[in-house]
Amino acid sequence: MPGTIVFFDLETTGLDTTVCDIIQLSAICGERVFNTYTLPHRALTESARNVTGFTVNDGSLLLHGDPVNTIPLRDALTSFITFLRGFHYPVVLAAHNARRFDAPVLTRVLRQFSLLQEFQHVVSGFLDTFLLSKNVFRGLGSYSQEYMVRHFLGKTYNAHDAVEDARMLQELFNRWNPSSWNISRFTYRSSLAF
DNA sequence: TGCCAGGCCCTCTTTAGGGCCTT
Repeated sequence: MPGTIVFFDLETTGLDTTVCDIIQLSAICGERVFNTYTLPHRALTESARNVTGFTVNDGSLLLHGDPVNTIPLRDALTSFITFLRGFHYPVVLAAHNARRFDAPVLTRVLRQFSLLQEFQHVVSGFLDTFLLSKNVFRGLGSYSQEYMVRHFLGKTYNAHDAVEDARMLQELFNRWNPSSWNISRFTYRSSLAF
């Protein structure tokens, strides 16, 4: 099958996709892992602090109280594009709730840095595993990623670490082994405005 | 004081409301 599915996840300062800042950007494809942290300009919402464990103190990013190395957001984005270029074209980026959350946020910041076109030369679309799972597995109690990792894989994990979220999503997806028709049904072109 | 958004999906629907999922 031509093309590549890369699983990714963002940790951000909040849930408002029009203003939130990216704190952690991670992706995985097979054994190849990408992970970066950036210092947000906007304060984290209280719930984002509680959920992610990130705080900002004196100009430093802390994760559960421990300092984390950060790089400028532009560098994180260009490194991400370089990482994605290493796969067979076209790349589809998969995330849980990608259509409503991860894709609009990533697209917005790429546009801010005038990197969206370059990104679109590598990434053809976003696959939303939330919408896919809701339609393929009817009648589940929940479609949160944590619930489905317990349900399908029988394990718990370090949710809200972007690397672990992306890793578990890849494992879930491999377990589901969805048809190409279902994959294409829930893949949205990256050139569409979010 | 209140507790941030929002498109999709479901249904006791379409003259609409409410819950989900993401941080």
